[in-house]
Amino acid sequence: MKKADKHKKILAAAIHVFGEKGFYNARISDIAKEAKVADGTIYLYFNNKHDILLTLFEEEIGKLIVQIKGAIAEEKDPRKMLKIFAHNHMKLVIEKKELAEVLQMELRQSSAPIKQYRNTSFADYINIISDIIHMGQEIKVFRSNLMPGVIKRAFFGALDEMSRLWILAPDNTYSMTECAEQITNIFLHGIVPAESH
Amino acid sequence: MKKADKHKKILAAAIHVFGEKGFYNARISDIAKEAKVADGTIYLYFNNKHDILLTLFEEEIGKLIVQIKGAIAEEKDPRKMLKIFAHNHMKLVIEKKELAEVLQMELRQSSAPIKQYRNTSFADYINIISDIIHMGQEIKVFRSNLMPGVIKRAFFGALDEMSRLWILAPDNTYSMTECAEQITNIFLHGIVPAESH
Amino acid sequence: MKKADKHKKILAAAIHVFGEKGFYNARISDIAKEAKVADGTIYLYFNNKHDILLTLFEEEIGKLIVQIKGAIAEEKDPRKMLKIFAHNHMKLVIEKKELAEVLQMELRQSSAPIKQYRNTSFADYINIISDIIHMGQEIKVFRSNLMPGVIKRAFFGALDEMSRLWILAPDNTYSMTECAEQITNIFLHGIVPAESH
Amino acid sequence: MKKADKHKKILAAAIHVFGEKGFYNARISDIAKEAKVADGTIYLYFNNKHDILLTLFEEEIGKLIVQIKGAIAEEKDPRKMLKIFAHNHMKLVIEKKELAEVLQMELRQSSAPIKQYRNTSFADYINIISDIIHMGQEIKVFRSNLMPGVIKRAFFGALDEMSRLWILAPDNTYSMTECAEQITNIFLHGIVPAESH
DNA sequence: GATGAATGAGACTTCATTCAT
DNA sequence: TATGAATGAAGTCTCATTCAT
Repeated sequence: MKKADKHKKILAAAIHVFGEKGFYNARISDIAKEAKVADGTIYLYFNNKHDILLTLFEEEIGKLIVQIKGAIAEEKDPRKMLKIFAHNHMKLVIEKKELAEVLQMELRQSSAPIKQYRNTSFADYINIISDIIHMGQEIKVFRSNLMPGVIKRAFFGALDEMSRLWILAPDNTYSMTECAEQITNIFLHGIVPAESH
Repeated sequence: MKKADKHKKILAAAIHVFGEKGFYNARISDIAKEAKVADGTIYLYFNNKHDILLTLFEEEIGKLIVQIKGAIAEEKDPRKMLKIFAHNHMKLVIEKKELAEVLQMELRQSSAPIKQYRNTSFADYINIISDIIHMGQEIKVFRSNLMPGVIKRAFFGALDEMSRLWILAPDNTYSMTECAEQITNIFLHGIVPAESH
Repeated sequence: MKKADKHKKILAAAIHVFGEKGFYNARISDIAKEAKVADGTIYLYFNNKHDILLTLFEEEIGKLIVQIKGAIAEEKDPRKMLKIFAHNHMKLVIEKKELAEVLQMELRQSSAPIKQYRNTSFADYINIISDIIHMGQEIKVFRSNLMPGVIKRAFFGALDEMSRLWILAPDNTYSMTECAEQITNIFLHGIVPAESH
Repeated sequence: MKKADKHKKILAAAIHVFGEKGFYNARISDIAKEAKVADGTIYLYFNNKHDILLTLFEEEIGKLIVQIKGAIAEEKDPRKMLKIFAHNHMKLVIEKKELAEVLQMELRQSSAPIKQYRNTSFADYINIISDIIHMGQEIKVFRSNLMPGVIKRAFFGALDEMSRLWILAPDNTYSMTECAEQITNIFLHGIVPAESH
């Protein structure tokens, strides 16, 4: 097995274990068992337990950004881009449930390295939204009196909270696709009927 | 000092310490020092470390619910109620920054008792939103083709994500009041200009 | 309530609690609750936890010695005295089950103060047996080629082991009286010279 | 060093420390130091402090039973078997003084697991005596009007009490061999029918 | 590189004892 | 004298990390 493979294998195991138990309740030996390596082997690939989490954030979120940018690239209409973002986000949550779980849990922690992390790589992901908003405001399909910095967080927060529900109880009645649809719809048009504007 | 006072004092210290370091990085001795009691004293008022967190949730969220319901009670228009909720939530975050920090961090954890907790007491808080939505749909000021269960989460998620930003960096440029305003505005009317509907 | 009464009450409670849980598993607060006094009150009557145990040994064994000497006093025949001792010992075990339990458990401990104790006050109790043996050897009703120091321990050990069984399971089939009888019988017809058979 | 060796080493250290201080006064760190391992290492071999004691009982008493049965096996005369048992018991006490000390102390404790233990494995050891008595009663060398269940305890109790003396003060004047001799003598000439004298 | 037994710092928690009331 | 809340020393046990094989 190549070095990169074992690195991947350990990271995959970490996603599984962190997702299930949370970072602090996860044991290095849990990850080692899941990855089918010895405890000590993990330290040949990572500096320490925190490093596994950080690496996991870095590498996996990087992939997400690449993927979602690719999905949006072909589209020109910011309204549709927003819809694509929402659907893509939900799809990611479903396909990478365990990773989503880890991100939801650990990105909220306030330990110094994580705080810093939220301000860099993770921000890139959310900034995709504000880029879309900017674009929409320039071509006047979005109102210009709303701040992109607020909208991006509101939009992401809405999707994130919705996906948390699904992660906690994946058997819920609202399909994630329908959720993405409704949330985009709400953000685009509001909940007050158009005629009453 | 009365017994109830020491209970409060320890809980206040716990909010401070948990908020600063997170549950798992907080030491009982940190809380004790903050509360200016001996380590052992904490165990006269709480069964164990987890119990402090649970009690904290139980007692503090209860208060929030009471407060926010009071704030909304006088209002009849669901649109205004939503605005009041948003403003009140932000006000709470500012006034009880440390508590907000703890809630944001720990309610995401996946340990069994917390998961269960999210499904009960905490749900009551969010359900205030869906109640408002229902009301609005009945009197036709809100569109009826949107699911209250989705809206409540989207709305709460938006506020929550916004307040996280403020908690991490309280010196940010967007005032929380302005945020509450914009988020309510987005939810009510959408980001697409009305005339283009 | 007089001072002496509270002293007694605490001691009685200690016998109960030590008997039930053993010295190390007994809590001062258990004894206090049993004695219906505050924890702190105990320290007005005893120096510390160990002191309760020591006092208990001292005072209670003292009583036993007085009682058993009284029971034997009227008798002249060493063979009958031995029988009386056995019966009396068993009676004590039954009547003061909890005290017996404490003595059985704690007199075996090897902590310094207890070791010392076994060599003094408790020895007095057992020495009643060797005194009887001596007497019997002098008037030739007991074989003189057996060492009183061995017999006293063997006899006490036999009774003690038998009573341990009863303490652990008071509902056993052998009555304690019958046991005392048999043990005395065994010892007598062994230590009585063969020619007197 | 093989895994089994370290298990042994820790157990040997535990026997030493428990024998010296008693279970409750023994510290895990004492045992670790004695065994020349780290505190944590002990928990790789045992679940907890109590488990060390239980394992110690289980493994060591098992060995004693095997040994003593072997010693008796060649003999046919129940009277001689009893003598062999007594001598062997005393020899064990001398050779395994520390283990004997632990057994004497801890088997008297009343904690649930130990009580239960006394009723199972330890009972096997004492039952060797009653088996001998039964045998002797069948071939009429022992009186049949004495209950084996009483005799076994009386005999064991006598030996046990005697060995306690030696353990507390190994420099005493009565040699253990002589004690075994006298105790057997006392018991034999009591349980052997008078007419066979 | 890989292993996993060993380490030992450090956490939580208990409870005998004190002392202000 | 009596109380019982408070103390804090000290113990058991966990687990990230190391290192000899």
